[in-house]
Amino acid sequence: MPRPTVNDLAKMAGVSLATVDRVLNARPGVREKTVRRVNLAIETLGYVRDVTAANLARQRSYRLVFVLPDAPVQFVSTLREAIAESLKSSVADRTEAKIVTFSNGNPHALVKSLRALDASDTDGVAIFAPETPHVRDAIARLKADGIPIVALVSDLPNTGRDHFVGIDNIAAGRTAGFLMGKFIGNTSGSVMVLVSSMQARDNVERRLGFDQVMAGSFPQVDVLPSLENHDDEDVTTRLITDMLRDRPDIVGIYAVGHGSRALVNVLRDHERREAIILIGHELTQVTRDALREDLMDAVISQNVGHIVRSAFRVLRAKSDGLDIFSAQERIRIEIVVRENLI
Amino acid sequence: MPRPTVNDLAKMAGVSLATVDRVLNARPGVREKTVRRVNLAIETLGYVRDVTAANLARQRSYRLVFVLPDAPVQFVSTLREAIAESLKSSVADRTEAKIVTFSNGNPHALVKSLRALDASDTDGVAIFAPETPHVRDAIARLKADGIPIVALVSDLPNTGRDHFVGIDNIAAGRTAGFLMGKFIGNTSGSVMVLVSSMQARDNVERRLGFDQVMAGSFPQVDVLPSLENHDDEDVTTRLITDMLRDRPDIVGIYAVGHGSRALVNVLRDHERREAIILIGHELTQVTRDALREDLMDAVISQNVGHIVRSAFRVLRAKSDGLDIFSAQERIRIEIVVRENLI
DNA sequence: ATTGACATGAGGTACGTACCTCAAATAGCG
DNA sequence: CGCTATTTGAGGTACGTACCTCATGTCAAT
Repeated sequence: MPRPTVNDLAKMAGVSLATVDRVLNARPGVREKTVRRVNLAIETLGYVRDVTAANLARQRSYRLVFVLPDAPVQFVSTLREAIAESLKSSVADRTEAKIVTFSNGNPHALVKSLRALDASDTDGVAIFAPETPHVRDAIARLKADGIPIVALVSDLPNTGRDHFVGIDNIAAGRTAGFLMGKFIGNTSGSVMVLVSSMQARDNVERRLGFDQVMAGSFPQVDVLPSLENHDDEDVTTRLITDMLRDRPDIVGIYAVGHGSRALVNVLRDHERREAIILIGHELTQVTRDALREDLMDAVISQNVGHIVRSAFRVLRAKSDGLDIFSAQERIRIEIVVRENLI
Repeated sequence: MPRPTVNDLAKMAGVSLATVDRVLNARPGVREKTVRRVNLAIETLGYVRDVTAANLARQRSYRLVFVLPDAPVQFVSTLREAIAESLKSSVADRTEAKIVTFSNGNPHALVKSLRALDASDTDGVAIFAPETPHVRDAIARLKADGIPIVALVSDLPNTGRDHFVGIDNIAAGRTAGFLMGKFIGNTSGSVMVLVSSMQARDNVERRLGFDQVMAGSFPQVDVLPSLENHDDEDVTTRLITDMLRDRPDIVGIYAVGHGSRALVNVLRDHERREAIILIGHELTQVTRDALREDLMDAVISQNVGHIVRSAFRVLRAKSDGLDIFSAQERIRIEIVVRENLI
């Protein structure tokens, strides 16, 4: 019992192949009654369109665009590599993608990049950007053009984006809080929180989740106000150095942003390194090394490979007007410690 | 510049389509010199075979078999569901799979099931079974028949299996040990270890990893000898109840096996539940609930969806005589706590 | 009953590859 | 040189679907 084909449908519904084709591809010119007959045949035979044959016939290809910041943190380059990697194995999927980079500090550059995109040569856009009014407008224009959009890593909920690919950042912050509390144990003291920017929605959400858990489950620990570093290593170095000097009661540091290099470097040479629990985000060479050295205690991470593959699947589906299996597209919050480092 | 096709190759190499086809499919009757010409064209044009078109033409389908125990633990049924789920979305991949179940206690049943498989109607086999001499022989016969084999979840290293799909269980045990030590903190006491069977290689490896880390990094904690429960809930209940009664110094329990139901049930009603760190394996309804109730502190898990999809990919590749990207097939050791429960 | 709008059928070509047959060209051999 | 064995070319069909054209069928309003 091989898979039923369009010919089986035609036979069963008592119509011609052309009519089946019209129904399957929602082309006009078929009576409602006939449509029902064909749909009945589809259901009873359990017909599923052979997507590969369909794409072959249709000469369909998906032209996707990834819009990424040029932030000097390893996470972004890891994301770039994952896109390149995914692209390699996706020649078979008739998918091509290009990466557009925008300068992190310059919102106009981003908007200009987005304006350059056109429905005639792009089938979908994935964006990793902060949620500013400029971005909102540019995305609204793309949507008006009928281009599917997914937000990547950091959500853009008020822009009309079709989907968000990334972790639940509140839960990620809660997870960081849970581990921080458990690792600190019944010692009391203060925890420092370092964010990259209060503009970045993912950072804000993580901080929120972190505070929820710390206040709820570990009240003996005092969580200090956020220090903003704008992904600048010099700023980070100064902030951390000052804080560690002035506050001997620090027992933990939570690095909310995507970069941890400067932080790790300062801590490596600090006398109290053993006594301070360090938890950060994103698995990169920096955090990997820090875990191995026992300098970091845990890293909360999102698998960039999964993110990129999910973005591809979602954009292809949206571009075909298909639904997605949301359950399958959920990105897990990964906890990485010294021992489960791959 | 669309993808080059076989016709472009023929044109470039100055040969006919038939010759290109002979070279691509390694058919005989082509001079060495001509083969080189075609291969040169392949490289310079960057030709990649359109696998979907090829499969369409070839009418290729993959008939896979999953061999699973009937152990009464939720993990196995989760695995079953994941296979069914994967199968749904894999109609497009021309892949069909059936599940063969063998009775856990009866090695002959397993061997009989394996004997029934034949190269004429199966293109690959995935096996989740303990490593016994019977199993070894049966697998050797399948291999001799030319059927690709992957071991699932628990490795079968001395059977000639083509690949192992699952986590590094030593690292998984080490991860459990790391968390156990960190969560216990500087309290001293004893940790109970519950395994399902010393025959199951994954259990043995996890125990090994656990001991490595406990001895190396947390020497103040005393790790007790393994208690075997053979996946029997009554046995588990008795073992735990007795141990908790006799040893008030227990500060942690590590459940090595795939099932945790009985253990969780005993602990739920125990007076010292707050004081005992409980770490187990595999995310199921039982362990999910236990995490939510703060009864379990962490679960080390392997994503069954990933495992099944990886098994599919590997078997398809092996069946086509292709290589696999081992890096892409690595299954991560997931740490799940209350807060990153999906 | 005629007209026109719409519904359907029949048949074709195409996508990129696999695989087949048969004839023709070429190479290697004595 | 001729002979045979091997290599190559030409052309076909097939896979399952998309999409096109043109002819014919049906139906309701006039």
